[in-house]
Amino acid sequence: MFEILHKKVNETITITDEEFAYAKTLFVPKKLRKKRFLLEDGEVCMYTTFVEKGLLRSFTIDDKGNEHILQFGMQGWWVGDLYSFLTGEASEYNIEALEDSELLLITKPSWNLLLDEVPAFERYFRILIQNNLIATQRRLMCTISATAEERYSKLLKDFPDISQRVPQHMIASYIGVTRETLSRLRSQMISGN
Amino acid sequence: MFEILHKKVNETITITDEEFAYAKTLFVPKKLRKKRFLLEDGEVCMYTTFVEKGLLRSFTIDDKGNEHILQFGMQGWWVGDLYSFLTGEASEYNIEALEDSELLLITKPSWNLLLDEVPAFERYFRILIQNNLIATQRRLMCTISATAEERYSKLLKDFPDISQRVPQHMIASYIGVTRETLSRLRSQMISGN
DNA sequence: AAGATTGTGTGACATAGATCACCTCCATTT
DNA sequence: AAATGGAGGTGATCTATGTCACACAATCTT
Repeated sequence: MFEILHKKVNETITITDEEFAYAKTLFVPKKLRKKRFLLEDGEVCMYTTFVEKGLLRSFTIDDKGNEHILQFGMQGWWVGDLYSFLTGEASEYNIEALEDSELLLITKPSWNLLLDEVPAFERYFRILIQNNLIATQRRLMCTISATAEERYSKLLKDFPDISQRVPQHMIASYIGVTRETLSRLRSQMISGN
Repeated sequence: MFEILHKKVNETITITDEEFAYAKTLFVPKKLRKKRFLLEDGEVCMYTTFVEKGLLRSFTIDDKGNEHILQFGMQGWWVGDLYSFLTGEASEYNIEALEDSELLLITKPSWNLLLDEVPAFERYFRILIQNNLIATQRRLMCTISATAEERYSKLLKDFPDISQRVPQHMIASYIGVTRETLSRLRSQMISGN
């Protein structure tokens, strides 16, 4: 149940087996079936979550009822609403399993304990968040400056298996267009190349 | 020269005077006059930079010659291209002073030293980057889901003095529209309330 | 098996925002 | 004082994308 987390942590920092064994005691394993929610908007995000297996999405719903996807959480990634988790305020995000998933949850007290007791984990999270920031900045700049088609191509390049695993209307709401626009885009791309 | 940095660091973590005194030895103070560049695209970003005073912007230039602003770096903020800084690859960003500025630069070796020698700084940067990630995710979601007018209003709300300090065409390129569109938006907003 | 739900495609039209062209207003330089 | 360049406003179009409506297939549900 902790294989992927162990592997990921070892890729970024060096820790002893004792330290990792200690870390393991702070996580709560959880299985989440497809279409079930880990977080619904209005709730406080009580956990930060590592995806051992499966696929999730975190998204908001706007006033018109349209969904906007912040993130697909794949194996080896972290999901959660950092802001709500840290401040204890109600979240605006929903997190839903798109496939049957195996998760490792950690509460805020446990997370703080981990950061205090094992400085290497402080570094692990700094690097993790750092990489996430770089990726998010890139996506932001791409969203500001590129066309829908460019954003779609980039997504397929970054996550080649995404279009097999999630329905197109979710991909559309990730790149920030309607499902109709993405559908037309795809047929253009097929015919025009 | 280190007042604001000291204040900001003390707001997030607890460190001793000795630790901060040590940190001070690792930074290089630098004054940068308005319109001068701290980084130009194609160069490697050699420093991560704290803004003690002044205002900078980091931006990219696309194939058509249009500028897209990632960030305004105000007093108390950090600027730089994290990716280029960490990997040593050429940056795609430009960083330019919009006002005469006073900066504190730190090289990668010094930064690593600081993180290794003073664990509290590891935590400081983790929290700093964490807050930056939250803000960037918000801006991304806003860019994906809101209209240009909503994005403009949000910017004014988040940074009330920004419109006095930077020209409108830069605000336009921050929210991801052309200067003409922002200009029309503003006149609509004035007439329509 | 029938009906409901979900995902996708596509036509007709509406609209936000881009593009291009030109103008005015200021501040800076010479 | 004249000349230059940057900033911003505005009209006339053009275009990408959104909206609404309907069709159809593939799954789920009862």
